Amino acid sequence: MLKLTKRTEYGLIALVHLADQAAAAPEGTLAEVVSARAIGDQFPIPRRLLAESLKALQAGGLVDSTRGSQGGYRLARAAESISLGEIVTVLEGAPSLTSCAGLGAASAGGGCDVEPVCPIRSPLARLRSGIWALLEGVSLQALADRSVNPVALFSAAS
Amino acid sequence: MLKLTKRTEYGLIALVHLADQAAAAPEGTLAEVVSARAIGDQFPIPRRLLAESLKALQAGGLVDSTRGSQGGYRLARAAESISLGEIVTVLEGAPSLTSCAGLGAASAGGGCDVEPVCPIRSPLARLRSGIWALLEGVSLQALADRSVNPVALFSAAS
DNA sequence: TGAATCAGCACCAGTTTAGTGCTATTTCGT
DNA sequence: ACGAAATAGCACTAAACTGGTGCTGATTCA
Ligand code: SF4
Ligand code: SF4
Repeated sequence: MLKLTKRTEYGLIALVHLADQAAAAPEGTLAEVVSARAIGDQFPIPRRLLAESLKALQAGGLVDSTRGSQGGYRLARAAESISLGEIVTVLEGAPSLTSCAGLGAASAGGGCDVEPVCPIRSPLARLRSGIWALLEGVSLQALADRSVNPVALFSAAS
Repeated sequence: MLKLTKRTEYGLIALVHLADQAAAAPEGTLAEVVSARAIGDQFPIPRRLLAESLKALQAGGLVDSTRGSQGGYRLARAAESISLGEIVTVLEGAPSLTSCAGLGAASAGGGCDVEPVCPIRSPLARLRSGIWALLEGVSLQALADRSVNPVALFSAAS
């Protein structure tokens, strides 16, 4: 299934929101932290699950969290320096495309038995790196920037 | 989960094998049909499941099947004209990336409630079309061609 | 103190995946 | 005609994953 999980989508929504906040902050100052509740109020999504995404995001080091009353989340780094690839990796693991991790570490445990003779492994690895490049090429900044929303690429009119 | 299903992988393996057969056939002649059993004997995969993939492939019109003794499968079209995108679509449905189909048909049933206000829908649709372009750009021919296996792109030298 | 908020864990129901079973139908070879 | 080989079609199971929820702690501000 070439599909993102809801957890990832919710995480992305949250990150975009946080990026907005960061953009709104005066230059040189840190953005206000935003609580999971606050974000959840903006979108019709189960806020609890959104909170789970935020937790994962913080575990992955993409956002900083402040606990306690008036606490919340804030981007850990500049939106430009956070790639979609990194986000997806944190939220649902690196896109593997196949069961065989492929790179580096040789015959680890989890693989499939076809590996030694698999005719599609190598080409698929290449493809995966292509997808990976795509993901790496999109920054959170680009995601959040609403002015640049050129649906042009597939302009399915109407 | 950005991962292909086993069914798809098995189908790909089978297709590559069939493409090999087609390539081996004398110019202008049709390749011999290959039975699911024959393919399964070449790779350590559950042959039964492989057969399921083949069935799906035939249902999708990518391979022609001949029944009865000495029956088997054969590519329905030239390997160059079968794109990976088409294969994936047949084997596990078009890669949607998100739950919202996105293109064309407006508020259909299955979507999610965030759609009207979703900040990531549009950019993700763009991304998906990028991935789609990647898949469309790889032909079965390219998959099967073992001489062109430039792992160069990610050459993780080990 | 107490409310707000993040953190951690554990749980559940529904769907998907991987894989198998069985039967019918078609075709070839004898 | 017969039987073996092969695809077609359907139905089924067990495990994994997904979406979503509950609850209990820990932390911080008012
Ligand atoms: S070795 Fe081949 S079949 Fe096994 S996971 Fe990798 S690509 Fe798929
Ligand atoms: S509308 Fe937004 S949240 Fe809903 S499926 Fe599409 S991208 Fe995901």
